[in-house]
Amino acid sequence: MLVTDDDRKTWQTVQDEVRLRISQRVWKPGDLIPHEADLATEFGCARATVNRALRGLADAGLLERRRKAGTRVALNPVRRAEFSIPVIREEIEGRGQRYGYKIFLREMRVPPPDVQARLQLDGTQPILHLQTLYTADNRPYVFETRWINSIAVPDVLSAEFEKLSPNEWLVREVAFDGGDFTFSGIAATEQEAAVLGCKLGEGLLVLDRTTRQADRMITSVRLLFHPGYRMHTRC
Amino acid sequence: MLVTDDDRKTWQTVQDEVRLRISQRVWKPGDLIPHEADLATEFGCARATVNRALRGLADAGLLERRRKAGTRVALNPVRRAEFSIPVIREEIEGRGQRYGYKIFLREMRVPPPDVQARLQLDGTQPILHLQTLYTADNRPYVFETRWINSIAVPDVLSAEFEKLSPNEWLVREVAFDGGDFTFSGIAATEQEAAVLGCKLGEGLLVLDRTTRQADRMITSVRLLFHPGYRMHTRC
DNA sequence: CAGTGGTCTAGACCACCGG
DNA sequence: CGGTGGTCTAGACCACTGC
Repeated sequence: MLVTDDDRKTWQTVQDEVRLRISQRVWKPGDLIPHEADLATEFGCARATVNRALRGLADAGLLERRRKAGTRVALNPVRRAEFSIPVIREEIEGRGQRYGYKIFLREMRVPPPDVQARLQLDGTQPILHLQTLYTADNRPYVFETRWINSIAVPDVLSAEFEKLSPNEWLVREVAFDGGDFTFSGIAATEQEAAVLGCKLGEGLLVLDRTTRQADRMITSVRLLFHPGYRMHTRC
Repeated sequence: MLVTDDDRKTWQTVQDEVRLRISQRVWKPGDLIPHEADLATEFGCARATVNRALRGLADAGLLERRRKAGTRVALNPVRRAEFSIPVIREEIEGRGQRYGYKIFLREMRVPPPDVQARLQLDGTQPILHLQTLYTADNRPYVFETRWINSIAVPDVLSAEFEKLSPNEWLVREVAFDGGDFTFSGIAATEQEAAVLGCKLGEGLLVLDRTTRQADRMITSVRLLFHPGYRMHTRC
């Protein structure tokens, strides 16, 4: 027996063992593995326990399960990386740096076509437009260009954004339930370089984000990170 | 009653209802919500069903659960976005484009310090170094600079990479179980511009990835995407 | 210590879908 | 049709941890 002396039958134990068999290629990609009932017998636990273990692995993309067809080891283990999208203030303070921000622009304006499309607006309605620089230890951290659908969120028009950045105000006041994210890279224009305090043409990471709440498009924002910014994750 | 006429007690039903109450701020961020037992009574189902529903919401970051303390609506709903990391060939063919690749460089070399660190090598060992351009409809798609820990994966030295790109060879032959990802933005150097067929100084999205298998560092790769490439995800 | 979530069980029924 | 996973249940015990 390669099993440890701990014979308790927890779903974690089962999951670890199955994961091991996959990574050691005891069960190879594409292979059909035993039914839940068989595994339950083998591991000496209830089928529900096996189900819990296998469901987790299927969610993680390691297994593919279909009724009647059974459970197979995924051919292309879909590698997933998960980003957490923190509030900018927390991201900066979490690094032990001093957080600050400065609003450069606040106006009502009809947004450009791409933003209109993302916010599902019809092109004649002016909405709130903000440009904000967030700083870490007084150095430019990220430059935010934000459009807020002030038709869906009229309260935002009376927000001062003096103590609370637009970012935090929205997190606090509006319950998001979804969004789109797009990463890209650009070279800094003269204007962007000036704001971020970098050289013309430096490579910058860009994140475009649109958030919605129950089919109402709330805000569309472009974050321009300072040069050298690296967004990291693991899986 | 706002409840639909469908009174079946499935965990999905419960989860949807709870999600609704959160998004409608019936239960506000920071609020303590009823125990599982109470909710089970309210929804007319078993506690296990409620548990399944709430566990899902906790995993998603919407709830915070602690024994004895109970379940609270998360103050800062941690927004997560999930990336799937497809095989490049599948990503290209999935768009209906013709996939191709060309290996520019294949050599054994002692990697630079940053790669050594990521692969946990000691600085004297030459390993496999590859530079590959992947094309979509014959146009440059992504330029890959890859270091493979050929000490951990000696088989790679006999791989031809004629039919199978380094990317796919590794996916097929080595069982990954984790990795690090870092996104950044750079401006194309003259050399990079030449390979990717773009202008000097254009902004590019860069993905650095290091994958491991059970504490063995397998490969470290830098992907330089063509200008205009956008990596998209939603949550 | 006692309340709360975490988990296991044995059995049951059902939905889906491959052969 | 029948095998497989998906889910529910009622009850039980346990592990944490706030009070």
